[in-house]
Amino acid sequence: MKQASYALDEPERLDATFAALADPTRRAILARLAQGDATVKEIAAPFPVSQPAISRHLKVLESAGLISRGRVAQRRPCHLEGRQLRLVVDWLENYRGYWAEAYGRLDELLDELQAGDDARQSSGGREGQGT
Amino acid sequence: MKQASYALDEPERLDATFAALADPTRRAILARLAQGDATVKEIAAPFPVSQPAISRHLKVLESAGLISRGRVAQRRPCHLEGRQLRLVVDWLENYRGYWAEAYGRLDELLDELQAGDDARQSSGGREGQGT
DNA sequence: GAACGATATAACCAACTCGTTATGAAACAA
DNA sequence: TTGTTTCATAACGAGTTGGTTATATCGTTC
Repeated sequence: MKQASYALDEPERLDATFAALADPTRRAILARLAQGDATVKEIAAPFPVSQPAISRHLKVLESAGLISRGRVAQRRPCHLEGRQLRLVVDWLENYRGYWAEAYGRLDELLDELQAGDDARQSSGGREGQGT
Repeated sequence: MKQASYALDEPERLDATFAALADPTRRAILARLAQGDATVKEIAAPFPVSQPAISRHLKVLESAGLISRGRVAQRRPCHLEGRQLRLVVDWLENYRGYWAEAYGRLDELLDELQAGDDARQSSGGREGQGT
């Protein structure tokens, strides 16, 4: 029995999470919720789409574990679930060497690359292909 | 003259990036490329899908800026573009307070579990409604 | 109970995604 | 030239997504 109340690294979860984050409306909803819980109506207000559309976006976010919902009278306040984002952070950790390198010294790096570009190419070696 | 051939922070880019990452095959391709450049054929080998399917995955990844492609004879070696992942990292930074908190808690929890393994302290088990 | 306010669901449509097979194009090799 | 290898593209179908409008459900209030 796999007691998974916490999201683990199952690819499915990651699929759903990335897919949920791929929509700008949904990311905007998360941004809104980062400032505090909000009801569906409050969330829907700034968007140019219908309320049912927002309801479905919320459902997608909830299915991905990115938000949770309470129940206060007829309202269903939404709450950002930061835990789920950790999934993404963890996944990115695997590639830290790749994106971190480009972090602070992007310009410097680009200069270097541009300077040594042809040298790199003519050196034949390149980086091989690992394995 | 900083020819911006690399990705900016336009939401569109983020859409494409998250969408590209939402597919497990594509993430696996990135994992493969993290170990070194590879040709399309090499990339396709371990997957149970057709070569055209891989070609399209690569196209999606390239459109998102996650990979780039060279040209060596008839081969088109693919290269992981870590820079693009920085987009995601930057986006996640906005929510650091949310996932980082969960991070520490998880560490703490793991420590407890490891320390007392079977001695299950009534840690309060705050997991909301989970799934 | 009747009406209202907040949210979810149903039914539908257009567009996109991911897979397939078949075929085309480019670079090499004989 | 002819053939082979590597990769891309075309054409198609099934399933998913994101939007709509109309309606149902639930809780409050009169």
